[in-house]
Amino acid sequence: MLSCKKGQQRNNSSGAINNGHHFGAKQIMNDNLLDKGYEPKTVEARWYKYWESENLFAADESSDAKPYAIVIPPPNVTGVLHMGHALNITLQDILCRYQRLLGSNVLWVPGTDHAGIATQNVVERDLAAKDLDRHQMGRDKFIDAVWEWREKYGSTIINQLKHLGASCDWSRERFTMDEGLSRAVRKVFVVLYEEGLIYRGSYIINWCPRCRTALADIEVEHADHDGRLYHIRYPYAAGDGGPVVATTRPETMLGDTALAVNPEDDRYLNMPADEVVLPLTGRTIPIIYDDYVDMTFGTGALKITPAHDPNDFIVGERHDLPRLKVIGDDGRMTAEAGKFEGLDRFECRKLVVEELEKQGLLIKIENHAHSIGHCYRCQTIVEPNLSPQWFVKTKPLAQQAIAAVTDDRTRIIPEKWKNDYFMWLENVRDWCISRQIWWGHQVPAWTCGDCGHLVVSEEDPDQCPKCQSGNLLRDNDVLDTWFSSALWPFSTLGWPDKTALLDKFYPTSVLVTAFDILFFWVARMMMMGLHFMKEVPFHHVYIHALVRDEEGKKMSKSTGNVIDPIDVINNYGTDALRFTLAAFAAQGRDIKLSEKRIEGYRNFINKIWNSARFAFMHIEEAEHRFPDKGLSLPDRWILSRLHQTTDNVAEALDEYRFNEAAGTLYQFVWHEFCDWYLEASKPALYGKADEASRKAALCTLWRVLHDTLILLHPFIPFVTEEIWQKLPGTKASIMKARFPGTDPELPAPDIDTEAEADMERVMGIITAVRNIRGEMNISPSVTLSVFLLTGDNGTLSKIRSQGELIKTLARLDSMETADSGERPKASATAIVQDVSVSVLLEGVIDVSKESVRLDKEIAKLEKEISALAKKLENDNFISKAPVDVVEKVRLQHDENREKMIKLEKNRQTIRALETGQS
RNA sequence: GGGCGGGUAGCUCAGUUGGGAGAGCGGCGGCCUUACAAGCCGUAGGUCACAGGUUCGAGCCCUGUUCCGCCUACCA
Repeated sequence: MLSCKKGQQRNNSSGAINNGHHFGAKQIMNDNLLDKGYEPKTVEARWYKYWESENLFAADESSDAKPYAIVIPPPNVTGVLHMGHALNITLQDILCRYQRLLGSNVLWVPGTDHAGIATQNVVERDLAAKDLDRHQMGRDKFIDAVWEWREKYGSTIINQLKHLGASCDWSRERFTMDEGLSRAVRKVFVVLYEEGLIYRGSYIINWCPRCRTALADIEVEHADHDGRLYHIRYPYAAGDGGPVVATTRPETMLGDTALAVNPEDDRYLNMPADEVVLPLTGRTIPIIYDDYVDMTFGTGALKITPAHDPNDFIVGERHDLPRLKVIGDDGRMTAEAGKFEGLDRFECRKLVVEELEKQGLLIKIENHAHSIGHCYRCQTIVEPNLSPQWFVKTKPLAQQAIAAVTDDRTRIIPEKWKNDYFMWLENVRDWCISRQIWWGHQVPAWTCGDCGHLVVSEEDPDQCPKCQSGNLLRDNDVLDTWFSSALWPFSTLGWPDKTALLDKFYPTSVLVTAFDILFFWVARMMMMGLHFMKEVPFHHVYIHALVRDEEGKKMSKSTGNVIDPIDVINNYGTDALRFTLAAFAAQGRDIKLSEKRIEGYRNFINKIWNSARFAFMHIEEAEHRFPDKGLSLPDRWILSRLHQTTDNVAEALDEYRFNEAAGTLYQFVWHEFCDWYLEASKPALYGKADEASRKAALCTLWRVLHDTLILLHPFIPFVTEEIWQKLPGTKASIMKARFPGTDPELPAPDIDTEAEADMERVMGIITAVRNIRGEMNISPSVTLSVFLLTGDNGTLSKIRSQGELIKTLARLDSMETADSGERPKASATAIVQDVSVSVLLEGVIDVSKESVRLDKEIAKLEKEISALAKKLENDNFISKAPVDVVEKVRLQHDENREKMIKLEKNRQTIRALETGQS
């Protein structure tokens, strides 16, 4: 029968599983043998479709089950899946699938954000290829074009999430430009405006001359730069000389409206004038005194450009200085720059420097390393610029957000991120939310063309409430994309309407994201959630790692070091990728991904596959659900280990220790279940013992495989579903299974410490024999004879009862046991706990080799004993250490001593043989 | 400038209240042993960056040094 199955299997190895498989349909085992190697491709697409068609991802608004909700960090609609997404999605999917197994009513809301600047850039590039330009088209036509683009390409990343196996409730997919979400944005804007938390004003903001829009402070990326420090003399209006200022941006001097020194600075106490002539312009500007000026930097004299430097702006306000804008929104010099008008700002810098040099006003140029801000979207150097913009007054909102984390209404995991969160919110400045682009939520503000009145309204107004004029002009700006993202946890659930969804699932359970958007997004969701819902948006925030390349660099297209998750999926399968990411997701550390590791976990998936293949050769029906009668030692052992593993996995997942959960499963499946249990159960399964033993082994095998598949499912959904569907006695999808221990029909197996200890001894004996075999270079094909000696009668009967098992796994032809007497002289011996294991050497063992082996062993043991003895001789240790620790050390010491006595006796015997031989 | 994280086997990394240093990969030796060569069996390899301190006991706690990485900041 066995050989027949085997043969059939070999013949079928080209795709039996791919043929004639019907969704959800159980198949007779004999025509349902698995391929020898796991082929992820065909399996994955099939099961994802099945889950969707069975509606298994959908949350139930009317269910009484414990709600569990996650909102996805919405990827950019222009986005393409990268490893960061893959990790983020995998972790969320693990949590969601785990919660479903626990019986929770899971809602995982997917969606994308409209990514204002990025999307506009992409579409403009597209149009440029067709010789089109948004300014020619006009705003409405352009917006239509963006929507068209979105229809066509916007689902790319969503489809990629599906490849990852993401079990999102797709029926609730949202987009930040949806009608509903747009309504939420508008309401929030209006309410905040009415509360005085949104205002409009002309301030220095970060301006990207390429995107031609304002950027928020955190949208500016700073990078170190080897710059120059130019020392320029500003001559007195009358007479010779004049103070020298130092600047890194000489072109801005054209917009200077003062020269400042510190009032305490002796060097500038008695200046002959209170004005200087601004070079190249001929304008006269005042000398002002302000203690903002750092006397120790440069020359102690500072040029003041209120329109192009945030600090100068403040100084200018204090001294009531004019603001002269010399650099325009396009990055070119304005008419205020006189003859430099129209020049690019960097071109202008060169000419300014040349000119100053000609006039002898350039005193010196120093090298000066400083950092420069770049646009986070296009890397263009940001220009601080004076500009009318909309701002959110952040401080009052931030206070609530701080309080919620301080008193643990929201828990941030790992805790270390709390500091960053607090520090940012405590020092937060007002948030510039207007953007000078077209794609996004247009600011709901109108100015009356007749009376100048500003109208901010949820509904489009048709006349000015003040003067009843119909001549209303809408603000052209749109809002920062993050403004709408900040509402995501409640806007996606239906707010501002009162929906059942909102009622049931807000606050959400956990937010899973990377630290790089802690400020952009998490902090802002906290602020908005608390302000508008009066409750935190999520109970937990789990911050995961950033994925880097093997050298620890951030993966980026420009560095060319990206590992594309889609490539990985194609080469190794989704499950392998997911398990790798989970195994790497240790808290508080970045992930350095290497292909080697992925390969290793691909092998793990294959291992699981093959263990199932083995199981299916034996399991024929599903009658073996209650393994409680006639269990062998390995049966009891593996069931006990299964229980422990289940507990460990659940504990780890409850605390977001994904790598620990994954590691526990890897260890259990491969090194306990496959390496030991499957091998140990073979004699019984192949009918070498009685029928009762075979049944018990089948029960156990079924149960362990069944539970293990469920435990693994959140990590590797595809292969587990594939095997599950073929496992007799299972119903429907594995997604509907119950987490081990929570099914009243399948109570958790006992934790059996006795079985674990006994099995450990047996495994130790087997390993000892294998070790001797290896060290002596005895071929595995040679069967051996072993003599086991123990003074303990309990132990003796236990190892006797496991005789067949030991003989099989250690490849013995005979095993003798005794409770007293001498071991055979010509043998190699190892000590395992209280058992002396002697491998008879007649004809197979090299005596001198055994002598060397024993020497090594004894030396090792001696070290251990002396370390332990040292502790025990220390009175302080005995008196101060806890009793259980002292007891443990004493026990260990005694055990090692006994082992040592035995080993030394063995050495004597071998030495005698050695000399006898020679 | 400030803050944070890290330095553990050849490589990549675990190590949860302080109590006998671990895994994967790679290396070495041996195996096609009736699920799996994407496999099986065995095995070598570490002054836990350095120097002090606390403690009966430190990879873990404290101080200092050093190297690397990240975040943050208005020193022109």
